Amino acid sequence: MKVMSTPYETGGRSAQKARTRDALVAAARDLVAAGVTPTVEDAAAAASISRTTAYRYFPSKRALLLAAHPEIAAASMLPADPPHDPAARLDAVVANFTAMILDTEAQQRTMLRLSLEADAAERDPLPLRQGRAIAWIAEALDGVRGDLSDQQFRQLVLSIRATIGIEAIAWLVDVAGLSRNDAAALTRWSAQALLHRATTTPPPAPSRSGRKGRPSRATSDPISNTPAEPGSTRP
Amino acid sequence: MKVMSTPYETGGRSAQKARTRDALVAAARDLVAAGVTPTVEDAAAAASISRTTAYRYFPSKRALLLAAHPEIAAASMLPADPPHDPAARLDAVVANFTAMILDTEAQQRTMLRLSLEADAAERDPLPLRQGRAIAWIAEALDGVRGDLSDQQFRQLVLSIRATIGIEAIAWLVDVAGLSRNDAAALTRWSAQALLHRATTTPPPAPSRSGRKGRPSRATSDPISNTPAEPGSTRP
DNA sequence: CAGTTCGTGGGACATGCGTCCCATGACGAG
DNA sequence: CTCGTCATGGGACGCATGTCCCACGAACTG
Repeated sequence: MKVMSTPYETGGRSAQKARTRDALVAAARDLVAAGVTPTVEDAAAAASISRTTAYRYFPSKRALLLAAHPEIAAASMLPADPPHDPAARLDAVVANFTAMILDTEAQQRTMLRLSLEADAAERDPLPLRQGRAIAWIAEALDGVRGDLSDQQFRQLVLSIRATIGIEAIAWLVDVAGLSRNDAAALTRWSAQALLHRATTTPPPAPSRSGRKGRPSRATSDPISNTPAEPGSTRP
Repeated sequence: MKVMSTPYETGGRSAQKARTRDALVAAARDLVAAGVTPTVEDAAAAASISRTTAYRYFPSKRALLLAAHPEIAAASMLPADPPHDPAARLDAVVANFTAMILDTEAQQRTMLRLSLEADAAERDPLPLRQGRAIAWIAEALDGVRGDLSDQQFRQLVLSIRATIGIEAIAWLVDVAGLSRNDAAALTRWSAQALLHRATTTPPPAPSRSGRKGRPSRATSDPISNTPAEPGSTRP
């Protein structure tokens, strides 16, 4: 049977604990945003907290830094007067998204690395946070939503997201040796290719068995996963 | 000026050093292939070597494990009687490649993680090893090679590789929550989309400035990067 | 006000990484 | 054979992660 370990924060005196935790996360976020990957001791000291207490709130440095990931607040990536053509809309979103990724590349790479550090089946899968890219892409593709089934539409969005993410950029730069600009241009082209192909040959529908990976959070709507706000990092 | 630190293995008594190094790498490779991520001490002990000596050959655990990455030996991923249609050839290669990735998923994820661990500009960029996927894809697409410029062809190959790699699979599974089979099916579809788009709208040519990332190894031919054989891991 | 609860801090411990210094012992040159 | 070079081994150190135990002190309870 499963034990479902209750987090440390539940129970009496919760206000004090919430303050402590928020201070810790905020301090860690500041350090991460400053471009460094802080030690647990560093983050604790920055929050005027003891190292021991920090470990009472997060089981590992990885968990703390994941919770401290600065989230982009923008609700949309479309320009002020967005075009109607889905291809143009997608291209605008991809261009903005890629520019944002490259602007914060160090943080993006850190988070990517952290998300992979649960190499073997860890004790707790540590829910991975999903950014807003999926919502941004879906918004750009609103015009073709009716041409596909919900599941096909979601698959298309996912394939585009997988193509333009930091994982792809990092591979193109590190291994393939492209410049960052060339990598960005290539992912833009790839996104267009996926969209165009979807209008003639839709992506495969997912298997009936549903998701078998480690979903980042439960969701009923197949598209609009609403990630946490920058301030509220607690589940 | 750059110091170009000469590796420990150069100089007198090189045969002995080569034997020591090979034993260490072989021991590490066995452990990695067994699914674990050994400590430096483990790998050294498995090679009947002291920990100190191991550090004489590799500056970090990361460098040792990267050198120990088991390489797939297959020279081609096409079936025995390959079709002529480029789309069919590519699909066969992508299917085989993806199956291989999922078969060795733990190792692939470990290597991906290691390749990202040079987060900030490390002391030594530690040349990343490039698998044979690029050669396999290029072979599958031989039929369309004449329709594109060399550079466009390479961009197409790179975009396909970026789409079907472990990075994309890991994101689709971990974050998007797809099952491994669904993720594989989606990358197959994506690869087809990229190929089909390339025949009508070729990928963008890279900027004149050339590669600005950290190329894994010098190469004259833009396509056929020949990675190291499993046995010879020394540069 | 007295007693319990509970968040916190401090210190110790074990492990792993990476570095340094020094001893040992095998190899090769004279 | 002898001496010096050189690969190796052993042990120590500093640092970070993660765990554990115990004491302090503030807040809640009666």
